[in-house]
Formats: sequence, structure tokens, C-alpha cells
Amino acid sequence: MRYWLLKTEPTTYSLRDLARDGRTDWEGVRNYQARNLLRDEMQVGDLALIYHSNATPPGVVGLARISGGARPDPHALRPDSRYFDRKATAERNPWVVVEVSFVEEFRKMVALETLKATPALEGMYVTRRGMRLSVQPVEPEHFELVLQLARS
DNA sequence: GCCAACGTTGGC
DNA sequence: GCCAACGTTGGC
Repeated sequence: MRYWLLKTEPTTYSLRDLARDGRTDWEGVRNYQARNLLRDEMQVGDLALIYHSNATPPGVVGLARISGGARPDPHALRPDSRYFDRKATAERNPWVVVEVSFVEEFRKMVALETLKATPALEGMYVTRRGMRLSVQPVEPEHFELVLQLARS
């Protein structure tokens, strides 16, 4: 079992939206490093911290489970989609989605500020300056500590 | 809204 | 393959 952090802008798709939908395709990842993680490293059953970026404040707001393995991202082929990729074709579509299912909303969000202020979380990608990757692996001990912070 | 950091594109 | 220009991300 591996642990992940998935970024989303709440104005686009929030954890509450996921709670309402129950599950959703995590579409629109358009970075090759993130794509490789979705496609090659994620496994059904893995847990993911859901992180609200471009929010006030930004931070981890809850938990989701990877419930479906990587499939081609249909949004890449739709000209009317915000995630359209003019170079993608049905035969050569480099982008994938995974299915993500709602697990829980933290009673208390763990703000980025808190993550940064916690010395034991220093190694987390999300706390590093300039770290823009929208799909990030999370160390088990970091994952556990974030849960503790959310429940403290 | 600003802008630093970063990834991608495309001319050469 | 280099690298300048450009577009995007995302904290502030």
C-alpha cells in the first residue's frame, strides 16, 4: 500500500464535490511526471491526502482511496474540454485518469502553514518551495503524522 | 493581482 | 541538443 497527495483547486473540484459524488475520475493531469505516477505507481486501494491548492488557506482537507486503475483520459480528446490536448489522438493519448473515492473529510484541515511548521514533515514534497507536482508520493510516516494532526 | 518557479515549446 | 520565449502553477 502506498500513500499519495492529490492537489485540486477547490473552485474547480473540491473534497465536498467528491463527498457528494462518492467517486470520480481524477482527470486533467497534464504533467508527465505526475502521469507516470498515476499510470505506473498507483495501485487500487492506495490512500491519498486531498490537498486544496489556490485556497485560503491551502492545505490537506481529507482522504480518498484509489478505487480504479489508470485509463486514458477522455478529456484530452474533447476540444470543448479545459483539458483538451490538440496533440492527443485516440490511438496516442498520453494522459490517464484514475478513479478516486471519497473516504473522509477532516474535522480540522491541516493547513500548509502547519505542514511547514512541523519539523517531522520537512521532507514532504508539498512543503518544498516551488514544488508544483499535482500528484505526489507521501512517506507512510508523513501520512500517519498528517492524520494525527488532522485528529488532534 | 503579483510574480517566482518551473515545465514545455519550437526555432535554430 | 540548446535555450529563449512563453504558459502555468500556486503561495502570498
